[in-house]
Amino acid sequence: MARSKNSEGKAIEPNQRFDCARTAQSQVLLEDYTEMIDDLIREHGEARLTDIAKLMGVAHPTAAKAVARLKREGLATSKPYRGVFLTPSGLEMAERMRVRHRLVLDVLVAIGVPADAAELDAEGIEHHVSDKTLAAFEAFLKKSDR
Amino acid sequence: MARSKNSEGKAIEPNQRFDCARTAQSQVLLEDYTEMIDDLIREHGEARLTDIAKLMGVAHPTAAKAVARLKREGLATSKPYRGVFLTPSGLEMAERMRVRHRLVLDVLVAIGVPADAAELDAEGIEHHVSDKTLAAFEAFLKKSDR
DNA sequence: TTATAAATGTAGCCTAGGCTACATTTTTGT
DNA sequence: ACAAAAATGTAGCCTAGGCTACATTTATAA
Repeated sequence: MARSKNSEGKAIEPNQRFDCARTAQSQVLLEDYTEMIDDLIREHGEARLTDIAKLMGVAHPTAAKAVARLKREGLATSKPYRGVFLTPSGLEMAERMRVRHRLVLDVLVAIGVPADAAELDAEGIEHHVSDKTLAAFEAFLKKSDR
Repeated sequence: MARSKNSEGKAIEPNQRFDCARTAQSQVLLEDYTEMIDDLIREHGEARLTDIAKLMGVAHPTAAKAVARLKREGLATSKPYRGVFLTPSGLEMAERMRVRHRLVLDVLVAIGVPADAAELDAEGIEHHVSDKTLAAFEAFLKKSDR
C-alpha cells in the first residue's frame, strides 16, 4: 500500500473522537423536537405545528417534516389538522433531555458561568453528555451543595 | 388570528435556545475538519485526503467534498493529488478549537468525569461553548489549581 | 351563515453530507 | 522502465433538513 503510514511512520486510525458529530446530528433534531413538544404541552396544553415551527425558528413545512419523522420513529402521533402528541417513548426521550438539561445547566452555573450563557450553551451541550459524564455531574453537584 | 395565543393565553415566541443547533451544524463540520487537518500536519507533517477520510471515518469522496468546502470558505488550500493545508484563517480556527478542547477537557476532568468519557464528550461539547462560558471555565480552573 | 383568516398539508426546489462506482494520476516495487 | 497498488478526482445517487408557493381544512368574526 502507498501510505497507511507516512513520513513520521505513525499509522492513521479512525478516531472515535470525530465520528460522533455526524451520526449524532440526526439524533439532536429528534431530541430538540421531543423536548420542545413536551414543553409546549406542559405550558400550553397542546403542541400545534405552527407553535412548534415558531419555537424552532423554522418554516411550518420544515416542522411538518420533522413531525413526520418523529412519527416514523415512533416518538410522536398526530392526526391531520390537529396537535402533536408524544408516544411513551417520545415522553421518555423528552424526560431524559429534561434531566440532562437541568444537570448541565446546574453544573455550568455551579462553576461560575453567567445564567444567560449557561442557558444558551446548555441546550447545545446537553446532547453531547454521556451517561458517565452525567453521573459525574450529579456527584459534583451533590458535593458542591454541602 | 386563529391562535397566536392559546388556551393558556401565553404567546409563543421563537426560542433562541433551539435555533442554534441547526445553524451550527454546518459550522461544526468545518471546525472538526480544520482541527483534524491541523492535527495531521503537526503529527505527520502533512494532511492527505486518505488520512483525513480515515480519521473522520468517512469515504474519501466525502472528505474530498468537505475539503472543497473548506477551500470555498477560505479555510484550506490544496492542489490536485497533493496534501491539504490550512490558510491563516483555517489555522486560527484550528487554534481556537484546540484551546476550547483543552479547556473543556480539563474542566470535565476537574469536576470528576473519567478521562475516557471526558475525551469523547469534549469533542461534542467544545463546539457549543460560548466565549462567556469559556472565560468562566478558565477562571474555574485557575481557582481549582490552588 | 358565510366570508375571511389562520393553520395545516403537499409539491417541488436547494444545499449539505453521506455513499458506490469508475476514471485518472502518483507512488511503489520488481 | 513499467506494471500494480494506492491515492485522488469525478459522476451520480440517496436522505435530511431548509425554503417558497400553493391547496385545503379549520376556526373566527361579521
